[in-house]
Amino acid sequence: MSRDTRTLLVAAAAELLDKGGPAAVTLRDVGRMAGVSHNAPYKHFADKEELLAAVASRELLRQAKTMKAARAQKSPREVLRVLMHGYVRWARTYPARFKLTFGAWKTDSAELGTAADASRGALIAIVEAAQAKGELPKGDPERLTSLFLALAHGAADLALNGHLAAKGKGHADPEDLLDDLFARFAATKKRKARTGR
Amino acid sequence: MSRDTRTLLVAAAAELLDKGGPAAVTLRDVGRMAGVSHNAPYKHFADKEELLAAVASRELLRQAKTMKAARAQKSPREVLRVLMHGYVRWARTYPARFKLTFGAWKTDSAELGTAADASRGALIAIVEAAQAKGELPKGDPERLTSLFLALAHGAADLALNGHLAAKGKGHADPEDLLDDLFARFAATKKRKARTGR
DNA sequence: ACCTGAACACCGTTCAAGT
DNA sequence: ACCTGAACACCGTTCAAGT
Repeated sequence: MSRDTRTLLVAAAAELLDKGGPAAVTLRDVGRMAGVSHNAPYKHFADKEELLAAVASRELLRQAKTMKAARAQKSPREVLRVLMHGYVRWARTYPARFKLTFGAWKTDSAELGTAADASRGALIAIVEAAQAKGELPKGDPERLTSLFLALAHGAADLALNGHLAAKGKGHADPEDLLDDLFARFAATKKRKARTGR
Repeated sequence: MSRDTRTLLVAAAAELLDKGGPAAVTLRDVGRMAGVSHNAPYKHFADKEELLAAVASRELLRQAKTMKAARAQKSPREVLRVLMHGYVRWARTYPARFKLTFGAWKTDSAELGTAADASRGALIAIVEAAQAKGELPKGDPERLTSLFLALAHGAADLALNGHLAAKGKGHADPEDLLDDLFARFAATKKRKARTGR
């Protein structure tokens, strides 16, 4: 019962967020949508921010699940590329969730931290696999992962605010920028192969 | 007089933002700090969001000024690198302003858009200069600029939320990631120089 | 352990009125 | 043209009380 109400509250908050942005997420509407009173949330969360943190954690956990589910098949590098594109797609489909998830948190929610670490960990494993196959250059895999992640994140955020393409010519989409970075690594790989011969 | 009040209101909002985050920016405190009543802002801005948009515009205009002031001296590539590091530094020094500036705006403020375009335009000019000197590879300068900007932006944002370095070992700072990208372009340049010989 | 209804302090916004 | 004070609707949070 209690678990159920908690889940309903989180789902309601996410739905309100998608429909009307952060301002639309009021505890009164969340309660109404979950079929409880406007301050029932206080029996499950310390305050509003903790409820929002639960929404963010849900997003990050789903993300981690997607990352882990992506088996490093033939080409780990291609898997990484698809995952990064998926990250951008998620941000563009649910901009409010994206903004919330990476917003400023007063609470140092352990739940939030571990969820983020889980998805980054899965990503690092794929980068390591790509390095092992020679598809990406050697070096600290954690740092290389951060490079891809930071670009995907920044490109998505700037695109969301219209700060990326000047006239919307569409020649600098987040996906394009990601592929540019991947191409840059391919160029280096070729060089190494040539000098090695 | 009116200009003065307007400027005072914007400055007060920025100060409150720095001190206590977005929640601390109430029209009542803004007015109090500017020495006017709590609804005097409505004589200068349509609503609270427009006041916040003015704060964001001020930040972007200052940014544009910095970008333009950076003369492309000996090495435009180095100038670009310093500017990108400065961008990250700005984000880390004034995280609340950074978050606000690139937050979700309902208003399609023309002021905001042109301010952002101005700083990006100055950056593009530097990238073009670097390309002309052979310090960066050829290609759409707007797109190449976006690549650097997106990485700087994403790295700064992730760092602000603690999503970058796992254990704070400091080996994946935004500055490091930016330099990694710059190094990647250097590697390619070398290759071109060698094959060209 | 979970929930409710009333109440409190606070906030954005509006309005009538002043200069 | 700019500002003020009162008022309104709304929100997060608390509390006493119920099961």
